[in-house]
Amino acid sequence: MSVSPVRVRFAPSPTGYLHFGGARTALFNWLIARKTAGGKFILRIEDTDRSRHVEDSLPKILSDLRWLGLIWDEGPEAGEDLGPYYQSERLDLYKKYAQQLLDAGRAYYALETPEELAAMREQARKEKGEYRYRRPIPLPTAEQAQQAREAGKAVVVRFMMPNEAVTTTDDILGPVTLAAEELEDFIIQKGDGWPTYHLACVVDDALMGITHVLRGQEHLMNTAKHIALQRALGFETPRYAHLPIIFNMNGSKMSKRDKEKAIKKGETPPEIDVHDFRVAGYLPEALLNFISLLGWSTGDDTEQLTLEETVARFEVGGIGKSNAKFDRDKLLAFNTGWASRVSPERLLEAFKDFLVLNDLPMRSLDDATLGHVLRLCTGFRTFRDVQAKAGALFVPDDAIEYNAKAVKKVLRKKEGQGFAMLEAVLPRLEALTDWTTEQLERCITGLCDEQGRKLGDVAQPIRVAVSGSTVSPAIYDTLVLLGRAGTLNRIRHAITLKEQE
RNA sequence: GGCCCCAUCGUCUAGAGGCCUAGGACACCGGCUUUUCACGCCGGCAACACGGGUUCGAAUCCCGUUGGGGUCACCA
Repeated sequence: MSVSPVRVRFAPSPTGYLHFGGARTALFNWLIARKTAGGKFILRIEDTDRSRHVEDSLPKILSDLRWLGLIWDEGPEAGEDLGPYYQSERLDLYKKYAQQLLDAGRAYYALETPEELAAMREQARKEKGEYRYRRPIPLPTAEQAQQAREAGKAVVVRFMMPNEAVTTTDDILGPVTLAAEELEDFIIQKGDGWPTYHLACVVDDALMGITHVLRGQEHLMNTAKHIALQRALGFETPRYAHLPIIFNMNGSKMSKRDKEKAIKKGETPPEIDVHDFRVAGYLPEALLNFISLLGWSTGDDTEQLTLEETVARFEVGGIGKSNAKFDRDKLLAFNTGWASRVSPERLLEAFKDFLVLNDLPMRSLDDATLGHVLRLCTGFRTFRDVQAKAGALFVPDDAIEYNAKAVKKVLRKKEGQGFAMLEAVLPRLEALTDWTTEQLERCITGLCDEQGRKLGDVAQPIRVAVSGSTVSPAIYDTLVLLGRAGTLNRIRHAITLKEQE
């Protein structure tokens, strides 16, 4: 039995935020590390593309990873045994290995410009032929490369892809044979001297002692390149496992584009990045639980799992091979369940994160009130529902917005029956000595009895009057939460709406 | 198009030759509960892509077809 400790990594690129699919990759890697004694989860930042760098990307990725609870053992702001963990700080390493390949005749300088390459591809496409970079004969010499550089031309380094098939046993897919002869001599060092993903990834995986690479299936073809590179460099090949891909319900890829499209159409943008779910009021517990079940299952019917339980039951062998579609309704159901299961303290903590992130008025409430609000909203699906249900109670009285449809339907309809109810109930509320749910209930049900009305006939107009909408916590709780002054204020104001059209 | 991967209810999946009359969850439909919105409870609908083998026996193994997906960048 090998005793070498498991070392896995999650390697995001700061060109965007933590994607839903990326979160699953991070989670599964984290799980592998947590499952084994001494296992290490490493966070490596693949910032080798300077042109696509996004400024706030990295802090957000770190923050969201932490929000999920996927804490890394090595990486930025953590232990740095085999760092640095930013590829931009490891440039000399990549240069050294590129040179090693050059010296060994396993790589060569290539002089074509991106424009020339693009033209060749275009040409091939026109002639409906397939394009593949063809190794120049003879190969450009180091002198020629030097001359080109002096002439201001960028020179790249290409790896000589061996003409043999690469076979590997994927921990998820099983034996896979990749025809390397299909692959061209790919670039390992760009014109600006920076490494491409392939070189940087292979070098770092080796130097950082990565034992297992768990990544999306879109990387499957890259594995042939990486194994070839490892062999040429004399590195050991880690174990590979390729995760099925996650799609939208309509089969399209989940991308930030979906958000832009929705915004353009005036719709609510779908959550794509972890941050979106966080802002939308989801619990990390629910997101993690749901995400873990996309491609993996316990083998029995268990679906509700805490992170700890997932650690205990997770196995790479339990990961399926087929792609999955992301069912948002199911995530919502998971969140509803988790919201009613976690402890009040935990729920409060998560709720506050939501309020601060969204900069909502309720953020300035004290914990006791917030906890009370949460209890009154029991059954909510996301924190956004809590905001929709109780948010209006915590804005200034003159800041509530009356929903036109609600006013029309509940107050104005039936010859202003709703307004009449408000007028009838107002003096009774004004006369109340104690502002408690008991007193309020006695007061309002009393009015119902006298007028032969159903509770809803009185409660709904009051609800609309004080919240501006047809939705709020139970009516007596709502009024207590609002307080006597606020309630009376708002009802008086709502009555004035009668004269407006 | 070449290469590669995949294939059970609408969706996520259980199932590793007889335990399958194919199980669970979400969604959906119906009912109950109800002062709003939710929640909750009860019930129902719903799948082994197709065709060949192998076998006493196939959702499970093999081959083919079809379908879906990935990849073919000086992006990761």
